[in-house]
Amino acid sequence: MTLIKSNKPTESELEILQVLWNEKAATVRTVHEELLKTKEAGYTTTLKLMQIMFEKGLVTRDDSNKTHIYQPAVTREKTQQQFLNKMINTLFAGSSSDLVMQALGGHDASGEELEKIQELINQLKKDK
Amino acid sequence: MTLIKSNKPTESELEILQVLWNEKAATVRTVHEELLKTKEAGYTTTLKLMQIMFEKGLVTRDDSNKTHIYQPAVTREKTQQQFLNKMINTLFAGSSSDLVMQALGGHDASGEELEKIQELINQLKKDK
DNA sequence: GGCAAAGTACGAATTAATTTGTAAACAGCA
DNA sequence: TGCTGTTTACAAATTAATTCGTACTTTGCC
Repeated sequence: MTLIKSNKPTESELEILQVLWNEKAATVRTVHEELLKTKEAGYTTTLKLMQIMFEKGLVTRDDSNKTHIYQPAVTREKTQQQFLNKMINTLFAGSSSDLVMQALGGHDASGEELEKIQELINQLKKDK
Repeated sequence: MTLIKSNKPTESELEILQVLWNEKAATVRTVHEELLKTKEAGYTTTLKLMQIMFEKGLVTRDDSNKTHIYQPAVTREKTQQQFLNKMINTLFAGSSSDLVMQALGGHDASGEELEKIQELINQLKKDK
């Protein structure tokens, strides 16, 4: 059995992954432009971050051309799950349904979305 | 309008808050013993952390006796909401129901809990 | 009073994350 | 060719979080 270093992305790395997940693949320039919409940042800062992410194995890159093309190496779902679990443990005393209740109670979620969640729950109940 | 510094607790501060929320009030010693069950840490480390949290306003303390008694100054619910929102934004592209789906799909949650969630959804739908 | 045990205060070392400056490589083009 | 972007690489500064050593204080007890 191989032990895989989980390599949890940091806050800023998450922002970058977010962009990569949306674009599927992108250059540093593209990612950087995207980040600028939300926050201040120097170009080399973004570059450096993406280089570190490459070393950590969070992204892959095609460097056959001068301008490297980056792609996410971890899925959105796996990452979401990873953070959710962490959060459930450190903030919801291990109860995932407490988290769900709090998230639902918090606000928004359209009727349509509620419908979808309800379906999912029915599904889950069937499986018991 | 007053601008309130949100003072997001750090990872280790969350661990301490967790203990304080459970105990309502506790000494550094108590918190520390509790933390030891999960992780390595020196006593003065815990002390220092709690002092910092006091400065940040995350906890209050009664120092009328030699041994100070600490209490949480932020509620569990507010803090949960704060982190949930953050997470929804940085990891679920703003969709709280995506988070809920992912959390429910992830695993556990007893039939009873699902029942409770379902009730909450019905409630929410009524309010629309 | 004097000692031991348990606390707090505080400075500082360490480690992790983020940011930035600068140099070198390269492509396009006048 | 030689100039100008644009890009990568890399070292280093900065900032934030965590950890720890040590000194001082207080209380209880002999």
